[in-house]
Amino acid sequence: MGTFAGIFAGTFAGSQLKHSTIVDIAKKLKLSASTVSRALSNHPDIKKETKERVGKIARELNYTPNTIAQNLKRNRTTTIGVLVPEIKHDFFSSAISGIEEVAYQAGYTIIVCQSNESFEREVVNTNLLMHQRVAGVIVSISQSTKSGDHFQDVIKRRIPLVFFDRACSDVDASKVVIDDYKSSFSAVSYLIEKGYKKIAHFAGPKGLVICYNRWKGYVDALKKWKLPVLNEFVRYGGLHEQDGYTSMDVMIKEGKRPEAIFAVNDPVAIGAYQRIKEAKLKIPDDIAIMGFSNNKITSLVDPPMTTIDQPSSEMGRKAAEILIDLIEKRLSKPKSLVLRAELIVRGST
Amino acid sequence: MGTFAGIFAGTFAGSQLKHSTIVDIAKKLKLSASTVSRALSNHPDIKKETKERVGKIARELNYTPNTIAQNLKRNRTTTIGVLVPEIKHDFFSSAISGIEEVAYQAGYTIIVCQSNESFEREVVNTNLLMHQRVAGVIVSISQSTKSGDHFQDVIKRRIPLVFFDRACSDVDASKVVIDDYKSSFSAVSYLIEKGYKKIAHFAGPKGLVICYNRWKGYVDALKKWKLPVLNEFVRYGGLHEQDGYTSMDVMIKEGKRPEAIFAVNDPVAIGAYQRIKEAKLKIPDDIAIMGFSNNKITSLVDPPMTTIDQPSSEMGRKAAEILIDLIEKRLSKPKSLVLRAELIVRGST
DNA sequence: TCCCAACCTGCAAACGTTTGCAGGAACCAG
DNA sequence: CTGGTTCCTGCAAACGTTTGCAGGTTGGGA
Repeated sequence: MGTFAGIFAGTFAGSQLKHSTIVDIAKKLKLSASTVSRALSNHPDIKKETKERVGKIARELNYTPNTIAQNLKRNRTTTIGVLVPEIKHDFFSSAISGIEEVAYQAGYTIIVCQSNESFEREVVNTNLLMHQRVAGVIVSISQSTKSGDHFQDVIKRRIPLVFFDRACSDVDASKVVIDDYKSSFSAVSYLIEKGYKKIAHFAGPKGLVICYNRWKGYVDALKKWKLPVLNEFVRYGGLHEQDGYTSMDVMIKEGKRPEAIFAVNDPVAIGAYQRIKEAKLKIPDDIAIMGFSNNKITSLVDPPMTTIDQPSSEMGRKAAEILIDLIEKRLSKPKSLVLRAELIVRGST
Repeated sequence: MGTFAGIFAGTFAGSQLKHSTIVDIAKKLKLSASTVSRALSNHPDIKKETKERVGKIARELNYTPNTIAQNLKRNRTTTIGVLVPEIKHDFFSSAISGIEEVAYQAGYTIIVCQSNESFEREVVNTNLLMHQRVAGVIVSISQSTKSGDHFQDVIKRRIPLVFFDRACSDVDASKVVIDDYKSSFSAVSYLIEKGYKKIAHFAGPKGLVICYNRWKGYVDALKKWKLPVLNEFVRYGGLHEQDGYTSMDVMIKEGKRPEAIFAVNDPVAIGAYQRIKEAKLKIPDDIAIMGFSNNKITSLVDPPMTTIDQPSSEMGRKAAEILIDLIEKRLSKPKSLVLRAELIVRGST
């Protein structure tokens, strides 16, 4: 006291107010730090009266435990890393929401990163999460991800890892996915049964497994019903609205009009919708269209769009549940879960 | 060596692989931890050859710096806490995306929490973020938030705080908002100039400042043009689709049909859209409708909806920029930013 | 009186870094 | 041989906790 430190205690310290610590409480009560620590964590060794005194001062000083120090000591964190291609996409934001929900209940917080569909950013972010010593990681990979080495690093360090929706095929980790092949196959079968014969597919990037599977389901369904698979009716592109718009544009300009379109996902289908409307064509009379994901928007366009329900929020919840299980039971055996994706028939087909 | 510890080193430790540390590297090279630390951070005191040797071993051992220990030592983190009502809502997920973008560039990671519009969860999450010693916090408050005490705690600790969109009126902190009153006033004025006289308003929860301001803008615009403000034409509700649907439902059942509706936000407007279509009424001929936010969906419904563009992603980016500025310059003076919200006229009015 | 629980509390080390300071080695000039 | 550089490295403390262990006090029974 009476020193400069004393004078300035409780005011600025480089313009930053010092958080109060266990030691501050201890000094004030002439106790040791260990006793205070035990008192705060309600340890049976500490008598009630002491606990009450400690609690009172803790409140007065606005004490909050320093999670960083706790984590360092315990050598673990209660933080889950979440890495997705783009946060703002309906599917991912719903999934994140589901993850947060489960994590919150279990006492975890989530760090969210996005790769923006860039492989490099995915690698950087993965490393960032490892630096941060997250307790586990939930990932949906980017379109451009070819190698899974950065995920192998995660596994090597025995940090639990769960993929959802877009998994990395050369990494042996837990997954929460839907059966893209089967969903696509039965969706296209439905179109065929409805009488459509000339069915086009707006496919996603060839490298992405889920896109490959959806494409394969489309092809196999056509084959099963002995319909020809025409190159001119399969267009590869990205996963955004713009891609659907462009694909449709090309088809219209080339004058090859299919009777129905099966799009790799909803945004692509929506993009096609717009171009179709601009061309003053009627959905589904002139051209039927079907998406994939059941994004919110599909039920609101006119006519409402037939699509496949990909339970985004449930996928997030399940991924989080599996991850937390892996973390807390210290299991290392990967666990896979395939969720049902149901066809939702609406007015566009 | 030769001890159990020696035998097991490099394998499991309670089924969890030990991360290698600076000390491990130091031992291997018969250097001290400090030298290794300096070598890794490219300190000029260390000669090149040593740096190279350290770098090599670091790579071999898969060394990654323990951010937790660094944070503890430096007494700060590079983590930003983000607290929003609901992650999956278009507006918020775009904003989060913008925040992540800026944070990533500046070397920060973000922890995302949602309050689910619950005051209690907002308080719990705010405390959680403080425990985690985040470097700063970006918040959009819940519908049910009445008191700002939990934010005062944040400020007391001199943790920089930035509100976006929904700010807490009794807390003196930085804000990134739009001028809800002015936007609403001019939007309703536009409706009036277009000739609509009987204009209804589907308002949000009275407690939320932004909703109050939008309501006030509506009322004042009517007054300015000497139109009556009718109770039967103002309906209070929540901010979701369901609320818009219900409000519209009531109006239709009561047989009071306005010529135009100004909704507090897009989801509410979309809900009304659905009910209007069910009633086989034509938009905008039978009833015009206008939303607020320029959610993606508004341009895709039929007819495309007139709305007010609330630049979600930019609001996120600006909030993050301001926050990082506050953190790095150690400023304590709040900074407010009002962004332009432009009326986007489409087919629904 | 002595002994032994029962009950509290404190000491000190540890978690993995960073960093001020001291100091050793090598070299050169005087 | 002395003294002074320059260059590199190590020691030890510190960040805020947690926790095994030791030790102190109190009170009761014999």
